Amino acid sequence: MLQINLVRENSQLIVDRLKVRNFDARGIVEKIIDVDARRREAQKNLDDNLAESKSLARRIGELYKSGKKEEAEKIKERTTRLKHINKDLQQKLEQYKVDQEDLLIRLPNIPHETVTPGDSEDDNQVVSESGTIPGLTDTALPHWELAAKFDIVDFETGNKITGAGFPLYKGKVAKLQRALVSFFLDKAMEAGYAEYQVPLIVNRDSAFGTGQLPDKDGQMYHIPSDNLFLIPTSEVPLTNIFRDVILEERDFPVKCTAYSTCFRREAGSYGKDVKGLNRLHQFDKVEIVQVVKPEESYKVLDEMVKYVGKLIDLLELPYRITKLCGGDLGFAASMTYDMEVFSTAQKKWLEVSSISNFESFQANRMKLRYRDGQGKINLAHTLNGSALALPRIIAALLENNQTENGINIPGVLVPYTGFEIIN
RNA sequence: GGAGAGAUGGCAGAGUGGUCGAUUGCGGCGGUCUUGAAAACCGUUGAGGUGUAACAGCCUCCGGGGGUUCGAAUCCCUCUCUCUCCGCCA
Repeated sequence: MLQINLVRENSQLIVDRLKVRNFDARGIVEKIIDVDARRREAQKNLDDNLAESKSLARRIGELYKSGKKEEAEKIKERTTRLKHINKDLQQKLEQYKVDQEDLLIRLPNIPHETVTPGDSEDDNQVVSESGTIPGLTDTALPHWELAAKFDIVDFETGNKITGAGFPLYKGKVAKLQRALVSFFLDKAMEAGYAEYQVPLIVNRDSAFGTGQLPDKDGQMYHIPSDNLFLIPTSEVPLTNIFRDVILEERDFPVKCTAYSTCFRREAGSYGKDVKGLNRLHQFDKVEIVQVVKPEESYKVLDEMVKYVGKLIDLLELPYRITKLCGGDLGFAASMTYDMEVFSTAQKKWLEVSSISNFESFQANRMKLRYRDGQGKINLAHTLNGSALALPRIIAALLENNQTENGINIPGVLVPYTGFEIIN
């Protein structure tokens, strides 16, 4: 959520910058400015009236004490009248506040000035490519066929137990997942991230705080009987640790990480995108989150991209980094880099991480603030990134490392898996 | 699931209708003392809105919502949550 002050004082800037997202903000911004003015006027009137009521009420108390009952009764007429006026004003004010918030939450975050316009992922800019794409023979199999061949991922049984998008991992791949999680968490801790184990189900306030609600309402699994949501990423519980918190300068940088299962309804997905492990309703992921001072957030974004790149290097997978264009940018993000590994048999780039700077957009929603050197309270900046999401990493590992004898496990994982090959 | 108790500032914990945004203690910050530190002593220490060039001023907030009253942290209703005991249970 953008800050009302910014909208009030810099409305043109907002309209211009949101164009990069193909978002026409003119109408909303105009309405916000209008309702904001009304809100402030109502607030002023109410405050003045309340001030009068308060001092009169105090006066009445004094008069009663000194036995001047009649004089008190006379003043009561005025306060009673004010009471009715104020009730009205109060209602108006509440309505203006609700209207203002309803409008404000419809504005997406302002893209960073270096974010380029564009309509879709096709307009994303490739920042770099690393690693070498292995030359596979024509008989190379996509991962879902390898999964069947080695009996390591059972889509049919997952289908029976739950439905599409809930695979059953077996044997060496089940262990490989555990190995990856441990490896990722160990690396995160080495890099200074504090490990958390978070609730997998969150309430409305948390889902709102990170921006899943109301924007991505239909994308989360909802438990109506308790009005709770299954997390689509541990970003939600991790970042909400700091909801309604005022940090001190010495607390920075806040770095935390969590492994969690993630649940996504993925309504509207279809076709080859959902084949095999490419897109699932349930998957595992290690997430990293940072809360930092505004002036440092872009430096930290770069640092996080570098960190995730290093992880993929260690897994010996070819990958590229793309910077999202305005049209592909998430609602809450100012800037996002995607990390994509190349899945050689599918001949596809698979997104395995998305690293974003939200600037103060989430912080404003969840009142995540810090006290600066002068004792002033400001919104902090939040960032997060996958480090990493497992299924597509596994898809790429299976495909890229297939040989006649089986699938080789990257050396760095062998201490965690206890085996070197899946065969 | 059944019964009971409670929700107040960073924490602990007073406050049952009239300068209570809130006594006090701890913690934090600043200072005195000290070579330095500790102790002791003194001072200071919530957030939001409105407003101002900046101060000031004014308003709101004692779990959420509603009500009674000229006036509510204090009374009433309601919701949520927490704790204790019992039951069940990984």
